[in-house]
Amino acid sequence: MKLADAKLQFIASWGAFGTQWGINRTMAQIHALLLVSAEPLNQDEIMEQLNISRGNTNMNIRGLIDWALVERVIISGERKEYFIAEKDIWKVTKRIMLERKKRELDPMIKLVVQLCDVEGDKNDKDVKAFSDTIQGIRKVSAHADKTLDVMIRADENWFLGSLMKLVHG
Amino acid sequence: MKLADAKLQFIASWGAFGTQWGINRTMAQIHALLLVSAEPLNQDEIMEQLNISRGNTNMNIRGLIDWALVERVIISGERKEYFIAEKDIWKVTKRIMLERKKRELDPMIKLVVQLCDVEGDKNDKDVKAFSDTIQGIRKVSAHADKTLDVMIRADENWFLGSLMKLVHG
DNA sequence: TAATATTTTCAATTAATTTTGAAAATTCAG
DNA sequence: CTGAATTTTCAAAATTAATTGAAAATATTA
Repeated sequence: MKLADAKLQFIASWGAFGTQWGINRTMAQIHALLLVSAEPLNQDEIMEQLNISRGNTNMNIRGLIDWALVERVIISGERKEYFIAEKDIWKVTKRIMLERKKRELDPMIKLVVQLCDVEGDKNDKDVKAFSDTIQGIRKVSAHADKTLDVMIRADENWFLGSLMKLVHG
Repeated sequence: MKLADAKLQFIASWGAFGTQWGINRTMAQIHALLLVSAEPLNQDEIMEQLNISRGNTNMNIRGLIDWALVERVIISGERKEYFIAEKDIWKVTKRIMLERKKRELDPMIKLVVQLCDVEGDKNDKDVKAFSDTIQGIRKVSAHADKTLDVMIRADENWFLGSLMKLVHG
């Protein structure tokens, strides 16, 4: 397969994946483009390669910077801003885990803590059904919270090596 | 807090979370309602409690059954179908992990395997940038695949206990 | 500072997704 | 079988999200 075709397919597929994990198509496509570019790109180059408007490009680059997946780089002698993606995929994975934890898990923990005691007879089946579910979510989400903290702090080799040992020994 | 209010807040919040992880609001709300119900509910009861149409209710119950988060139950003497949610939150978590792995990780692995060799000089910086990124994704996604398999197969206590030992020892 | 290049914003448009509700299909009791 | 109850489907409507493009803001150069 030719490089140009492979790039196009990668960008298209990464864009489709993005929509599944709550990132919009354009943001994921810009990310993909930068991931496979040897050199930093500026806004105009991104617009042209992906056929998207200036506003869209700008907003989604900012989004990627917020997720810490992309950063601005200064090229001396150039007036325009250039952008480059973090290429270490394990770092990318950890940043996405961190961001999603912040947006999804942390609010859920806050919710169940807040709902964990309701008025009423603990033997009433409705009260019990509610409390049991909330307690279950509380327990599992607290575990997930710890687990993710460890994974996010971990070095790839350390973590995966240990996990594999865990699995096979 | 009163049970009725707590239920309403749980349903509303769970619905909002759902939209973040790619499940639509209604599906997440039906799931929430069933999670905190002591008894099985039928379609009409769900429609009434959540103020949603029959078609919407039906489609989303089916969706939950596809995800194996809800199942039909027969109540003898009743003509209508009743529904009940899996209440073991660790099982729920594993089913969601399994489903998302199937929909998100497996296709990604397929993609990078397909793109992993491109024509051209391995020393060309553009070819190299592309291959390095694809290889990186390949490596991390293969590890993630194994890790998730282990977690999904694992018993909660075994897995989390071992992981905690790993962290603290 | 003025002129120009570049980035950012945001109201209006377009596209994608969700929801409705009524009709069709199915199931079940007699 | 027949008819009523129940479930399912799906085209149309409503809602929500993404995108455009031009104007405003900001930064840079001379």
